[in-house]
Amino acid sequence: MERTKKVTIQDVARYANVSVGTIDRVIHHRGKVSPEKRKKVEEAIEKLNFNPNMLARALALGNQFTVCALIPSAPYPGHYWTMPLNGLEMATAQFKDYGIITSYYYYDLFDEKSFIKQAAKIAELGPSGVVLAPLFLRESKHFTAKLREKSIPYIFIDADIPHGQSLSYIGPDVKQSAYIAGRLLNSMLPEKAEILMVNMVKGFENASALRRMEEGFRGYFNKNGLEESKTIHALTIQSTRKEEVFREITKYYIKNPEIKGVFVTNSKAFLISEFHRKHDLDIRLVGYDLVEANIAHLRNGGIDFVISQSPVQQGKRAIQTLFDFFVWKKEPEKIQYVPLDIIIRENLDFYINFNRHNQNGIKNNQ
Amino acid sequence: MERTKKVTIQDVARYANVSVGTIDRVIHHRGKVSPEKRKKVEEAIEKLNFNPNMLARALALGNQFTVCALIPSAPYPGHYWTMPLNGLEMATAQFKDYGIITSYYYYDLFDEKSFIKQAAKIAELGPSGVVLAPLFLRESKHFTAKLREKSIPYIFIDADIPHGQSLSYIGPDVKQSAYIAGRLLNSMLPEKAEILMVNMVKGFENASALRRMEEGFRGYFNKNGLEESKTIHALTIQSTRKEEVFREITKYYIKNPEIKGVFVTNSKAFLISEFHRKHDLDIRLVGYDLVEANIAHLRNGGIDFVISQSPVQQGKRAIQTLFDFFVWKKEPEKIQYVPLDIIIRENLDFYINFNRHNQNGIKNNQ
DNA sequence: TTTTATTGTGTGTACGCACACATTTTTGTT
DNA sequence: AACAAAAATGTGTGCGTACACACAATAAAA
Repeated sequence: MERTKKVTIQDVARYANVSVGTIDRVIHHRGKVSPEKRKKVEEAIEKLNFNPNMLARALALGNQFTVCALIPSAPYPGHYWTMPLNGLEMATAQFKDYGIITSYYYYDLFDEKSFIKQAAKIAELGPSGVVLAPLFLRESKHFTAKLREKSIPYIFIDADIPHGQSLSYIGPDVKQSAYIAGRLLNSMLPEKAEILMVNMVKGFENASALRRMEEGFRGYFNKNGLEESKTIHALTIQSTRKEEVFREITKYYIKNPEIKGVFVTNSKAFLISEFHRKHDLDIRLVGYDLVEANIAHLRNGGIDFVISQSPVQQGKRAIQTLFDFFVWKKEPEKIQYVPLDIIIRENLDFYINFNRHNQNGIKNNQ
Repeated sequence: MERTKKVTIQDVARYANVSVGTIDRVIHHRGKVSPEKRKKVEEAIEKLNFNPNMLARALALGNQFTVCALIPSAPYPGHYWTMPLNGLEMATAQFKDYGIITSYYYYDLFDEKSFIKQAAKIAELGPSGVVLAPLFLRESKHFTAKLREKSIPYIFIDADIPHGQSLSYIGPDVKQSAYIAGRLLNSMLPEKAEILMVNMVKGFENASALRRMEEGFRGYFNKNGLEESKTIHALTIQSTRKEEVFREITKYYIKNPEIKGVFVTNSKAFLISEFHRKHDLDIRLVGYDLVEANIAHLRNGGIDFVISQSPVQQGKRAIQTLFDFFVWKKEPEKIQYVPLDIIIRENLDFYINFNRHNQNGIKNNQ
């Protein structure tokens, strides 16, 4: 096939009757160029349809961008946070040759101290950019203030801090996701039913996110005139440990035996599913996140729907966004909502496989 | 931040006390290298954790890969085939600097001749690789035979030809997608109901895909013991023109007034939805593909579920696969099923936005 | 008029790698 | 021992761009 020869700076220079230096000056708006020559160069660029070769540019520049990712550690293999991490790794591998290097700093989901400690490390290091899951509100605000001081751009993933002055937020629209949960749960219930929204927390302050979730969830029933037929309960359990959850949920079910559908606001729906199985309860269940435990319960029918917030994409997109910002100086969208995938037993495998496959790329890079 | 200095071939050479030429020979298994030196070099590579810089490699090699995409033309802006095209363009932009160039050849969805004509052009050109939507079975087989003759690798997207000897198939698992359609439709219907599967064709031979679809769709009801309560009808309409579809569907509904749910096997569910609206029929509807017309009917509630087969991803992945194959000589998976996204009114926007956003990258490249 | 800024333009080197070619070392033959 | 052939290793150039530097032409100041 006849190869469309690449148009280089040289070609443009020849065509415009100037040196490559002048081309360079025009492209980068640096130095002084006489109006006539500038005009000629611009015309030549247009005419020859010149596109700078990004490879050569990156090679010549040779600059390195260090990004630090501050995310929760994944205590076990199938854990939720393995997925954003995976996305971060994939994208880093992809851009490695452009000089992107990512270092990972993990904090304990239930220990603010660990967050503070790791954040301090990052602040001291002074990377080019930061990817941050701001699950501790106060500590995150403190950290980002320091980053702003040092003019280090940062991106939020998974959770947002409104007016957090981040370069971008990449994550779910939590309110809408709960709205969807409402719709999915409702679609499986009879005309009249009681519904429970279960919230398991263990210290950390996701209060605002939780509020928006409840808003979204109830919103569905309100907007669709279901306030009368469906009663929405809400239960907060101050733990994610199985025993305690079981104890609390038992208590609640005994008091409210008419519950026919449950919405779990985090990735621990499998716990509730286990409980239902154990006690042979026929209760519809909707939860979040395609973690291993949930996958199992989707398979066995204990969980009906899982809403997945594209965790891998979140990681990928975060690095991509920083890359575009650093290398191409592209100002990103302030809010980048990710797709809210609706997962059922039947389409489960495609989501699992498609992401797994992607990982191959990483091998090339270590 | 202390920058982890890049390890180059030079570093390795110095460390191993040989010249860069020898390093090169070891890496590429070319030329003669004495066993001792090879050993030393390998150790040095290991020790220093050397990774060749792909940018520099691509720059030095300077080779071009031309890929031809043979896909249906999109007759209007919101048409299905704008989306795979979009994915192809995005990925091509991404890899442009590595020497990937894609040319597009469009054929008329309802005109085998146009396919043959375009295929001939491609065959004559002799590109490095081909991305192909093999919607005409016979013609595609003929075309791929010619490609094999010329040792040109090709990838199927959107539709597969079993034993088609393609480098890879990237697209939906159609049987499973219909199974999912069954589940979704059933979830909205009362205990007893009649269901219609509508197939609109206009000449081209997707017979095998259609068979697998019906298998999958009926499969859901069989596997879940619903053969008794749900009656599955099937209707084939030899057109996608509104008037004819309306005429046929009217006829069918009059004969079968108990239909409560419809599954449309292509992206034309909006036609049926229009019909339902027009005649004020309360019939649940499930279809394929997030095309503009379907989006509108999802919004107004005429369509309940749309199953989307990640059309943009398909295009992206096709180029990515060829890229990996050409540049990194990575043998791809023979079958790459894409996620089957379940779209409802409530999560619609996230899918639309997320893809739209991606397009920014392209601007950089033309 | 000469000197000194100022502005405009061209040249050369580096980036990390691949590859052709030059050079050295080893082996085999008589 | 001499020499050719073969094997092993080293050197140099180019890929397309960025950028520091050198230099020329003009304008301003002495």
